[in-house]
Amino acid sequence: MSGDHLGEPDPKIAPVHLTAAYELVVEQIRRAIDLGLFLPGQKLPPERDLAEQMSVSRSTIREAVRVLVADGILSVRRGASGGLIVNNVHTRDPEELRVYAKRKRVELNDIFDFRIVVEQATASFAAQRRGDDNLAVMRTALAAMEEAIAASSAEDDDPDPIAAFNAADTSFHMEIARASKNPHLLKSVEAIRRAMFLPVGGVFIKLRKDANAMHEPLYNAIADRDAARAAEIMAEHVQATRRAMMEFLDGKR
Amino acid sequence: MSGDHLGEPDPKIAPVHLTAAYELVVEQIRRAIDLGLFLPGQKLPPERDLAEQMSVSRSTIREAVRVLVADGILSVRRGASGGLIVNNVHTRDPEELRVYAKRKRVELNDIFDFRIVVEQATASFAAQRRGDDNLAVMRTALAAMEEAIAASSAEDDDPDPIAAFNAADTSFHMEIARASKNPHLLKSVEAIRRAMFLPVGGVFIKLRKDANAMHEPLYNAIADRDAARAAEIMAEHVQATRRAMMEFLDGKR
DNA sequence: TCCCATTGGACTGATACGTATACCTTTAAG
DNA sequence: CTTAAAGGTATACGTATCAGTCCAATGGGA
Repeated sequence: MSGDHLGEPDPKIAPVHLTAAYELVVEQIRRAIDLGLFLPGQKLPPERDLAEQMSVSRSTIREAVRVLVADGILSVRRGASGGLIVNNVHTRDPEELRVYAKRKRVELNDIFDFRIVVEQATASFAAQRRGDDNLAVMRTALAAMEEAIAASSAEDDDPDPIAAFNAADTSFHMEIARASKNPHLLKSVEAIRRAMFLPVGGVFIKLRKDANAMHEPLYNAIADRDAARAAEIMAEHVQATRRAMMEFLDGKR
Repeated sequence: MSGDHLGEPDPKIAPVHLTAAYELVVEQIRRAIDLGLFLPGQKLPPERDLAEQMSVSRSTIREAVRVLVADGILSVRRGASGGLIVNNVHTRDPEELRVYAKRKRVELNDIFDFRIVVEQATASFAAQRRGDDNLAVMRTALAAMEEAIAASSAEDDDPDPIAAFNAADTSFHMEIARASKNPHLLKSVEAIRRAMFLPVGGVFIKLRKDANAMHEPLYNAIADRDAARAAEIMAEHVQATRRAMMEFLDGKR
């Protein structure tokens, strides 16, 4: 029977994956670009600065740059006022992009299935438990979003309004989570924010203008301590965002 | 002004954290134990096997073992039929545990608030998406729970049936999460189990006998693909567990 | 009783990865 | 045409991890 040591019942323990430093750097840079912190045509900080900011050696940064260049995400120009330049998205193979988008679609659906559940509950708890300090932060975030939208309505092509909007939006939702006084909900919302921007990027501020329309009523419901209404509005809000994102992925941009 | 090179506008890019291999190993093993994949008193596979299973060298495993021993999670015995032994967490007397758990009352409430939300949704999705393989695992877990209850009904005072019940219970709920086909829900359920394992321990298997009564109907609802019923039963089940736990904390036992 | 298989403990040399540092090359701006 | 600001290249060093070998304890079976 050749009976070696068969019999291992089940693999309760899986292989560990050791992530290389340069991979972490690749992820970080890719994420920053996806978030709209660096727009096409713009330059990243010089390699030496990146190295310092990321607490990593320049060699490691350069390995990461190689990967990003190979992926068509960056271009490199040498010489004075050269640097690491963020590529235009169109430079990339359309077919590859479609496949990419489709994969992201699945990820996004998972995220939104999760998000509805979590944020609805979060809104409900927040309405019951919020303090005035929470309201204050939320109001600040609302104002910041308005401002960002106003700034972006100009022909201005700065990255700042986009990043600013995303930051404020995140701050708004996170404050609701904080108001829920539940650390697990807070952690989940945080995870959602992180996961969401990876597949999508901060490209579509315009789509979110209407989504933003629901922020104010949501604020009011929470201020009024109306848990049911808050939950309802939040559910709608998340659904609206989901629709907008899916349309975006379907190429209607 | 002293104007050095101030002006770095914002740190769009954060330091990366390089995780050592042995840390990953520690995390894996700790997780497996938290989830009841290895019960107190049981042995982990020999270092050499662990190394192979985790695609890592034995030296790395040993570094991780040092950490786990220092944390009091493992004991090491040398020689033939020695090995890495999972320590018993709840060797303490019930009263002491109750005091400990009382301190954890707030934390437990947070966990259950979160748990209702998450596991209800999980059950609903599971009913819609489960495969036959999921049912098989769930059935195995059900049987294991019955067996554990039977074993504990004896005058037996071993920790084993208790831990075994918890492990099977965890396996049951985790499999539902797996059937939901949503990685975020799965991660959350796992986090819940890990958070509950410590404060709850195996103190009160008797209380859970009735809770266990709901496992079978829950299984049926999921097998029937009845999402609404599954969600409802799950909500009740979690509530029942919560009540039982709170009563225990209030000393009714 | 005694041998021996099993399992943790300890050591060594090889290698890959990341760091630190210095220096070269390209290029735009003054 | 000099200079400063990038990226490009090269070298040496430290260390984490690996692969392999041998030692030490220990319990069970011949």
